[in-house]
Amino acid sequence: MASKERIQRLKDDTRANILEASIDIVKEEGWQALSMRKIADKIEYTAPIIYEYFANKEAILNELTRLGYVKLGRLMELAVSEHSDPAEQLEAMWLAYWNFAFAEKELYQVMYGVEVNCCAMQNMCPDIQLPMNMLWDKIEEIIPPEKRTEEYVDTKYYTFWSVVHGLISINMTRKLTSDELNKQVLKDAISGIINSMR
Amino acid sequence: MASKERIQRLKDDTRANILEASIDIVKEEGWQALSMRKIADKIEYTAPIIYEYFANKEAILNELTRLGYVKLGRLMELAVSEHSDPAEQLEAMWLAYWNFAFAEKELYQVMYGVEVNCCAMQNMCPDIQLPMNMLWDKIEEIIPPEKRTEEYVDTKYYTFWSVVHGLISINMTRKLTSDELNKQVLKDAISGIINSMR
DNA sequence: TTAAATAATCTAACACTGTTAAGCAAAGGT
DNA sequence: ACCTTTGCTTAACAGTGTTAGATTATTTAA
Repeated sequence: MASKERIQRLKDDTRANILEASIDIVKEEGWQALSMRKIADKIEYTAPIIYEYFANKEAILNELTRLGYVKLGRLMELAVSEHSDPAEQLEAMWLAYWNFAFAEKELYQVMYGVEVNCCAMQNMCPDIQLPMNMLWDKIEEIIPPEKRTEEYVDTKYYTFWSVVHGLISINMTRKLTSDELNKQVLKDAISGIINSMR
Repeated sequence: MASKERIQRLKDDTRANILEASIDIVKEEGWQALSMRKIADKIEYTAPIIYEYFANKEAILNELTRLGYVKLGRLMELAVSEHSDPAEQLEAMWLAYWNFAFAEKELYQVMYGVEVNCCAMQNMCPDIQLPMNMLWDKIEEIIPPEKRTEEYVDTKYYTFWSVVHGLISINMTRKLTSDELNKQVLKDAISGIINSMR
């Protein structure tokens, strides 16, 4: 009767193997290369048995995001435990978040819907650079001459862009907050950075 | 001989129709529903003729992002023209950026690789909420009691999250800046927000 | 030990996807 | 009238997620 448990253990193994094979494929070839048949190949089965463990492909992605959050949670708990001052703890938590994003790049991508393939033209097209240059130039203009180094302008430019784009993409992937709160965060951040510049 | 021009005009029309049909489909059914055959249906042709106008599907997306940047650039120029003070101009530009992102949601998504379908489970799973709650609670702890309203904590929480996530996703989609600059922006922003809290 | 029942796995197929090659039919030029 | 070019379609290939049916293996019962 203990064979029941052994079989269950084997099933758990296969389930874990499916998830492991998935991130392996993604790490090797990217998210758009992840297919059920490729997963099946890697775990030495055929595609349909995956459906005995996951309802569909999306369920695999959902489980991977869940595991990502578990991992992130552990890292943040670790970060907290290494400090005693709350402000230092908070900073350590955000640094842990940052480090997690790049250490587990693929997990972060599926957790927050960050596409990588997008916009491969990058720098060749001037149309793309124009709006960003406009912002950069205006920031440079505002910064008083004595502080106006390229690095300083860069820092402010990326801070601006990050907070605005971050707020936008958080709102697009999961809308959990109110419009008023959004506008307030936005305006606060913008005027805060502008004030910090001069 | 003027028929050459008429034919060219028709071709330009079809090219524009392909792009228009594409965003129409995306607006109706989302990015993952956009297929060559659906575009062809909408412009009342069959799929292969699309390849007479665009090398492949990605080329369509690239052209749409280019058009997005053109539109964004125009809106930002308009925003600038409505103010004279540089700081007000900059704020208006970011607000234009913000408004563009939601007015042309689909364009913004393809421009910056923001997936929407991601992580549909949202709030049901506690594993997902844990790390975010940890951050929220720690922020609440740092804020002095007299300021500690839920709305205030929310604002600070979203500001933090936005700048960190924004910086991360900008780095993932296009890595154009140095690691040192990133770390500096990150640390500056974190300590800046922490200082602003108390 | 053999027979029946159940579980595990695969093959085949469907309806899609992006993309290409071949063919047809109409228009243009000579 | 013929030939060439253009516009467009049909058919196909290789791939995708997913499901149903058949097949094999394993466990259970007699």
